[in-house]
Amino acid sequence: MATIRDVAKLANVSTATVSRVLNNNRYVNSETKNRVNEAIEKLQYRPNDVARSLFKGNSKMIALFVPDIKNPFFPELARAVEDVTNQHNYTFILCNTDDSHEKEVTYLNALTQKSVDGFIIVSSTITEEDLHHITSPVISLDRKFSSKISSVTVNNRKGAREATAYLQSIGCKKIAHISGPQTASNTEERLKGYLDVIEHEAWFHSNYVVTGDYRFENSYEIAKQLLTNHNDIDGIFVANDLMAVGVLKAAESLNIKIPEQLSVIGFDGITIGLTTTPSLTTIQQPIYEIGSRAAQILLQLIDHPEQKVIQEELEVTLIERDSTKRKE
Amino acid sequence: MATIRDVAKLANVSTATVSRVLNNNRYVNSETKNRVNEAIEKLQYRPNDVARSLFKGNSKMIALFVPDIKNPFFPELARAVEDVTNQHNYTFILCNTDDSHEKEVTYLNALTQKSVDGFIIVSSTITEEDLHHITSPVISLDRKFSSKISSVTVNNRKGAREATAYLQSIGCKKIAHISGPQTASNTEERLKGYLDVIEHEAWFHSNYVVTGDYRFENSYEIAKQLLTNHNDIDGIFVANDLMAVGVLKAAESLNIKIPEQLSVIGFDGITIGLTTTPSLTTIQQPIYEIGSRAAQILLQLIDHPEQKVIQEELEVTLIERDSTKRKE
DNA sequence: CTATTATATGTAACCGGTTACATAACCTTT
DNA sequence: AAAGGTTATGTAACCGGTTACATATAATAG
Repeated sequence: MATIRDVAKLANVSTATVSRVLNNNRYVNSETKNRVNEAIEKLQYRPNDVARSLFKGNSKMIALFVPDIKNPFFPELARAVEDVTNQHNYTFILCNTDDSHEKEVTYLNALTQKSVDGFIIVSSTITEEDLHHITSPVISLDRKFSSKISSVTVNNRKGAREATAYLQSIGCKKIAHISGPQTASNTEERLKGYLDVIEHEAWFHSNYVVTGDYRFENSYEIAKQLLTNHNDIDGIFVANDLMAVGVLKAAESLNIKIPEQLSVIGFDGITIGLTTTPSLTTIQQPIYEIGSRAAQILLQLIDHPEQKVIQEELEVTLIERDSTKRKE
Repeated sequence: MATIRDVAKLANVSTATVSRVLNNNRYVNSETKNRVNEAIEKLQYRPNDVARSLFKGNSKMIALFVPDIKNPFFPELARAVEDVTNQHNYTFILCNTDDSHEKEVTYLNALTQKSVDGFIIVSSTITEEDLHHITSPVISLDRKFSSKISSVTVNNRKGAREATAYLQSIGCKKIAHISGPQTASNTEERLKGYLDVIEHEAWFHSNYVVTGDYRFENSYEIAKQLLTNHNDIDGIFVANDLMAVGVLKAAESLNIKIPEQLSVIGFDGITIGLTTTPSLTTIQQPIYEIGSRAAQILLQLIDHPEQKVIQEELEVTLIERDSTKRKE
């Protein structure tokens, strides 16, 4: 690989001048510039980003932490982040944390050693403490770690209230909730939203809430049990779409007709909800927008670290499909 | 951030000695070692990987190119690659190429400037030529670029033959094929496999083959047309699961009963096939294994660049589910 | 008892860029 | 004509590690 010194020698200038041509920042005579560019062309020279990083102290890389890219919610998020960061000539690093605090901390340290310029984090376990020694900006998604960390969130509680109220509005009498894992950041908010609506009902009992793990397989089993134990349930608000699909399949296996006997509503608005039979009613998050806003804000923070904390909250939307039935 | 010089000063040794302690490679007196470690601890010192990279000429990073992470086939692949690379203390970079040659080349160059140590590439458009100036090892998935590039593939043609023959074996008389986009690497092989079985049938006509784009939405439209134009079709081999799901939905909308009137088989074996109603019969690829083998081989090539090309072919498996019906 | 080898550590060059500082020629301005 | 500004370029320090080479002592071999 040709270095800047090779170029300098060939063009008969100093490395400083080559650097100036490359970065197009200081005075360079246009004739000299041509000579340098020719040399660059001839040698097929490409500057070494590592050397540049070392001097500059940055790397033009940003990282995204997600629990697990196999949950279809996250690829879309990742895509948004990648698209925005690419537009700004940043390289994108994806990290699956499996919701493990240890993995998160390991990644945080390893990437800091690589001078990564910023972090976008979907996590439930990271605390302000963990970020204390991290000098590059951090933005959290789905949850606010602290008032000092910027974030992009949706109003999970409001969405959950809307979902539950919708089930009531179409005539459901006994509405159950399958929640996310305790470890997940938004589980609590969605549960609260559900309880806001249902808590004061005479029939309500904590048996109507069961804890899932945001995955399909587990939800299938849980829902089967739930529906077997309580055959009066006629509506379920499920904390995410993936689990809601599990519920659809569970009902199918128990010969419970959806939406005639049971209405199901999910949360997220991922594509899979369109592919099931019946298709899935859900609370849709603006996933791509969440990711791209987060990336934009992060890049802003990288350029202006002095800037104050930005916390944005985006809106969710109810999407009616075939897994819920409106009362005539 | 503390540097190696700060540590050296505090421990009263030279930076060379600190470096030796860090890398645990040359002779260091155990007492000195303790002193250095104490200094490291006290200063919360973390070596700067960028500086190390610059000297060593490597970065401990590997990149994976996929067409689009939103296709659920790729998250699992990505996961496998990340898991393996993490075990070996490499950082994982994910790149969505959108099957665009320009994006691929841009990524290839940008990452080479960052001294990325190796590439795992799922691509149809990259040629030996494009890789000519790339000095770090490359491994291709799903397709062999050339006999000089290592690869991990499955036997697409054999799998497609199996799928088509299976439809015949359960009694389908008129079997159509929805292929992938011309731009995709495996489209051709899967089409060939289909033709191997069907080509000599008296009824066969090129109308029975239509081209999709590996995505759900488009396939839904295509399938509706296909099924409307040819109401004699009783079996479809679809080139991937995502499109096969589109076919299921299209049939549903046309009131065609699956599997009674129409049998559908996909290719890939992604989870979504379990969530549809009916669940999807498919040719399953060992996705995680493909990814982890590719990563392992790549790491091997990084450590031993002199090693000869490795080309592995893995097996696919027919998974019978509810979208195909065995004749009584 | 000398020669050789293993252990231990420091000095300084090196990786490949960037930029502060120095220098010089030329152009304006008063 | 002197002073100040603009344009143009080079020298060398710097970013923070690694390691070849030099040096010195202790241990072992012949």
